[in-house]
Amino acid sequence: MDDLSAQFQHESAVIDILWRQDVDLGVEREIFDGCLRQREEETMRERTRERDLKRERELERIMQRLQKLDEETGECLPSPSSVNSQKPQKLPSQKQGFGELASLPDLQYYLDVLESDSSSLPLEDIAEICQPNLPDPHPENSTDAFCCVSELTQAISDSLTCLPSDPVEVLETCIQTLSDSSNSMYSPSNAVYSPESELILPKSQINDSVLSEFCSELNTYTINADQLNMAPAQQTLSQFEERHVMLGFDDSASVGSVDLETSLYESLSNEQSDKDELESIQSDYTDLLSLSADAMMYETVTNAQEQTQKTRVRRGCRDEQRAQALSLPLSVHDIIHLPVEAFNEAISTCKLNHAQHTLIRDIRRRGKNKMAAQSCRKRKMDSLFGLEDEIEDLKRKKDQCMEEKERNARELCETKEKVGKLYNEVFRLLKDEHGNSYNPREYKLQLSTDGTVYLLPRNTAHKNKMSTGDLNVAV
DNA sequence: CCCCCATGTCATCGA
DNA sequence: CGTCGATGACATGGG
Repeated sequence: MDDLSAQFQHESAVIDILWRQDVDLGVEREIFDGCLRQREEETMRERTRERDLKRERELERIMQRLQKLDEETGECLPSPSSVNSQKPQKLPSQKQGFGELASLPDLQYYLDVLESDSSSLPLEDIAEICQPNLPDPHPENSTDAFCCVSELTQAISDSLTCLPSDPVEVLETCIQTLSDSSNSMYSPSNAVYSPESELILPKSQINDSVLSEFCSELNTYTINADQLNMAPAQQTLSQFEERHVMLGFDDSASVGSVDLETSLYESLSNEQSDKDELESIQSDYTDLLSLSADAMMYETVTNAQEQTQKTRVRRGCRDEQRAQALSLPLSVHDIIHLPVEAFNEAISTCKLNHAQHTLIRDIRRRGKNKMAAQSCRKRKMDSLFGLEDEIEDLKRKKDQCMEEKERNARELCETKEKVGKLYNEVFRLLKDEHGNSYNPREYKLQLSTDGTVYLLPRNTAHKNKMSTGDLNVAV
């Protein structure tokens, strides 16, 4: 039995080697190996398992690194998962991992929460979200923080007393107030990021009740906005984002994960002392982004295709995210592909604010231009291929011409040779009146246009042709 | 680290 | 004069 098994394995290995070397076995390989499919499936399952395990390990490693980062900076990162830290530890799913990373800049979490429920999230809910999810990572600073919050709140309230008509302005005012106050009150060393980065608020203050206070103020304002029949929180925050208000990240950070990546890089780039760590985290983060983009795709396409697809998805989803952030009434596909009339009608019927209008126009322009660029490049490539084909055709024609030229030259030589022989033959047959042959150095034969052949003396060939009339031979 | 390639984006031009 | 498509130039990201 063992012998049979060993023999079977040996034969399978041989067939496998032949098959890999593309040796024609005459029939399909499955004939030889009935277990092939099963083995492939097992291999695939094994790979999938390994990949999943690897991803889980990576996620875990990233979490550890992030935690380590915290310890190094002496900061604790609030994140959705940190709230649930009491729960039994389990491996983070892809979305969880991404969510944790997205929470790196603190406010991103709240913006994400806002974005995740883009239908209509009143500011009361924002305040609710902010407050219970804000553990105090620095209890020892709580007193100071509280004092500062009071001052900030007072400043915001002062700002709000002269209520601007534009809700976005209110938010900008709030943020400006916060940032001004924080800049003056705290040393840069307390800030989450260095002064080169754009985060203005000290991290601890953002983490703590400042946001709650801030949200309360926003809540107050929302009531005013509602009274004014203006768009409530969700639209307001969208405008707020669109107006590039400095919440400590650039606008892109608040819009999408891709740009958040940039924000993360920028914010971490000051950690020159741990460059390798940073690069590692960057790559981990990139992996996470791609994982969250489309996990199914990962399983089905080849590595090369996968990479191309990942790049495409990451690039292509920017406008999707922007559109989502501003709650555009049309899908990006519709924005790009609707006919002009339908598009114009759509954007006129849907009452869009300035930011939405600008974005929807930009998305359409970019989308159209993207397609135009693609077709332009395709035309260029087609033209290039056409020119290459033309070059090949011309080369072939040139070769044909060269061959013809050589053939003609050969034929010319042969013809000349024949003519020479014939000439000599004719010349040899010619005799004078005494029966002597003509000296070829003194005479020559010349063919006239009418086919008559003349025997002419060489020195006075043309001049004496007719006058001498020595001979007139018809050949 | 540099180069190459594919793709997206912007600026500009002409229809 | 505004819009749109074409295209060159540049940026970005991955191999």
